Amino acid sequence: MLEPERHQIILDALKSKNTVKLQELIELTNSSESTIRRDLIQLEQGKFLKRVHGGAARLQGKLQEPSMSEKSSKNLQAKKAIAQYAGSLVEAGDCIYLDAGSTIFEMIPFLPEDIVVVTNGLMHANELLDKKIKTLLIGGHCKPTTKAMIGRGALESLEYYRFDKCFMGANGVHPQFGYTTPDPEEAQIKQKAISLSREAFILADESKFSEIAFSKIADIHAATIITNDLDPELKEQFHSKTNIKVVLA
Amino acid sequence: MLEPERHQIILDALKSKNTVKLQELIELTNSSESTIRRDLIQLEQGKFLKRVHGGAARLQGKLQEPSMSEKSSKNLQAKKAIAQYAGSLVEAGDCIYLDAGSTIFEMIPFLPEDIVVVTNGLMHANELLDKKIKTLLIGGHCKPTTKAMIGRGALESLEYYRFDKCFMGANGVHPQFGYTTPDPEEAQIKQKAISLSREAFILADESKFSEIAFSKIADIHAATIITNDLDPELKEQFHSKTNIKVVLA
DNA sequence: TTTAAAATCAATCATAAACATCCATAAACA
DNA sequence: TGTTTATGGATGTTTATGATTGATTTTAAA
Repeated sequence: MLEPERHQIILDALKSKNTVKLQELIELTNSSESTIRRDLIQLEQGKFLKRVHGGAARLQGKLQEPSMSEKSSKNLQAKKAIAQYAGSLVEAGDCIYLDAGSTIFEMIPFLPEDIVVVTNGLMHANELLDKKIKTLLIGGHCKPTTKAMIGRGALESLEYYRFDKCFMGANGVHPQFGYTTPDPEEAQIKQKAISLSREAFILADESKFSEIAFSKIADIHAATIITNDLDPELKEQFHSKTNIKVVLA
Repeated sequence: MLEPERHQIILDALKSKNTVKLQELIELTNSSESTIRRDLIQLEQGKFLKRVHGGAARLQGKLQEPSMSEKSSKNLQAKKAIAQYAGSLVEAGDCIYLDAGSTIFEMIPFLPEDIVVVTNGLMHANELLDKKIKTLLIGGHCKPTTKAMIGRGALESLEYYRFDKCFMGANGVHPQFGYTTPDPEEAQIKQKAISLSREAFILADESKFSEIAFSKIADIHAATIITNDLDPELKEQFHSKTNIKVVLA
C-alpha cells in the first residue's frame, strides 16, 4: 500500500471521530506498528493531526474549517443534483456571482457558456476558464485554506459589479449573525455579493439547516434556497414567516 | 506505444483513484519500469501528478497548466537555474510582485517564506499559497490562455501597492513598444508593476533577446536582466548604452 | 502513595522493494 | 550515412517497511 493511501485512510478515520487508536489504524491499513507510527509523525508535522498516547487526535482548527478536498468527497451525489439544478437557472447572457465553496464548484460543469462569471474562488476561476467561460476574479488577499479572495481589496473589487444572480454555499449562514463562516472577512464578501445581485440563491447540500439560520439573509435580501431533501413542515415555515423561497433540486 | 498515449493512460488511472502503483502502470502500458519512471518524472515536472515511493499520487489542488507543462525539460533546466538565482535575491520581509509567466513560476520554490507576494498569475497564487507564503492576487478579467489577471480592474488593483522588487518574464518585451506581449492589456500590467517597484528584474531564460528589446524598459525604469548565457559583446553594449544591468545566474 | 504489570513509545537494524544512474540497442530523423 | 531520441535492461544506491530492543508512560492493585 502506498503512503498517500495510508495517510488518506488515517485522515478519513479522523473525520468520523475525534480520536483513533493505533491498533485500529494497523488493522485498517494492514501495516505494521512502526509504519503507522511513522505516518502519524509525518501527519503531525504537516499539521494534519495531533499525536496522542495510543493513537491520534483531530486538530480543532481543521474541524471548523474543512478544506475543499475533504468536503468535496462527502455528499457528492446530492451536491451534484443541487448544483445541476442551480446551473439550469443560469441563462445565456447572465452576469452571475459564484461564491468560493465546494458546492458552488460543482455548478460549473452545468453552466451555459455564454455568460460572465465573477467569483472570489481561485479554484473556481481556474475551472471556469477551462470551460471557456468569461471569468472575472475579484482581487485581494488569498486565504490559504479555501483559496478564496478576502479582505479589503476583495470588497472594493466587488463594488464595480452588478449581478443578475448570485449563488452561495449554505455553510456560510450563521444562526445569529447570518453566517456560519468562521472567517468574518469571508462572510463580508458573501453579504456584499448578495446585496449587489438581483436574485440570490443558496445551495444547501445538507438538509440540516434551520429556519433561523437564514433569517438574517432574509432581512438583507430576497433569496431562494435550493436543497434536495427538506422537511415539508420546515418548508412551510419558511414560506409563511420569511421572504425566502425554498425549492427542491 | 507512443509517449502521449502512455501519459494519457497514467493520468486516466489517476482520475479514478488517488494513487497508482508503478507496477500497475507497467502492466497497463506494456512498458518497462524505466520508461514509466521517465514518464512520471515528466508528468511531475509538468505538475500533473506527484511522484511517491512506489508509484504516483494525484495532485490535491487539481490546478493543471497545460500551457506551461508543454515546455521541454531542457528549457526547464536553464529556467530553474535563473529562477533559483532570482529567488535568492528576495529577502525576508520583502514585498514583491511576481509577473504571470512560466519562468517566474519556477521562482516560487526558491522564495523565502516570510515575504508578501502580489501577483497577477492565477497559478502563481495557487502555488504560493501551498508554500505558505502570504499572497495577494490582483483582481480583474482572467485571461484564459495564460491564467493571468488583466484589464481595467487589474490595473486599478495594482494602484494600492508598492513593491521592494518585481520580477518579470522576458518574453514580454517588445522591440518598439517595450513589450512583446501580444496582449497590450497584459503589457500595461507589467509596465505598471515595474513603475511601482523600487527594483525591477527581468528573467530571460532564452538568450535570444536583443539590445533594443529592452530599451523601452530602460527609459521607464532602472532594471536588471537575469539570464544564463549571454553573448559578451551584447552584454557590453547593454552596459554602455542603457541603464540596464545584466547578471548571469 | 507506592509498586508492579501492561501498554505504548522511540530507536535501531536487516531486508526487500523501489530508486537513480548508466549503458546498449533500436527506431526516428536529418 | 551519421545523429539524435526513445526504450529496456543492468548496476549499485537509497528508501520504506517490519521486527526487535529497551525506555517511557499509563493503569491498576497493594
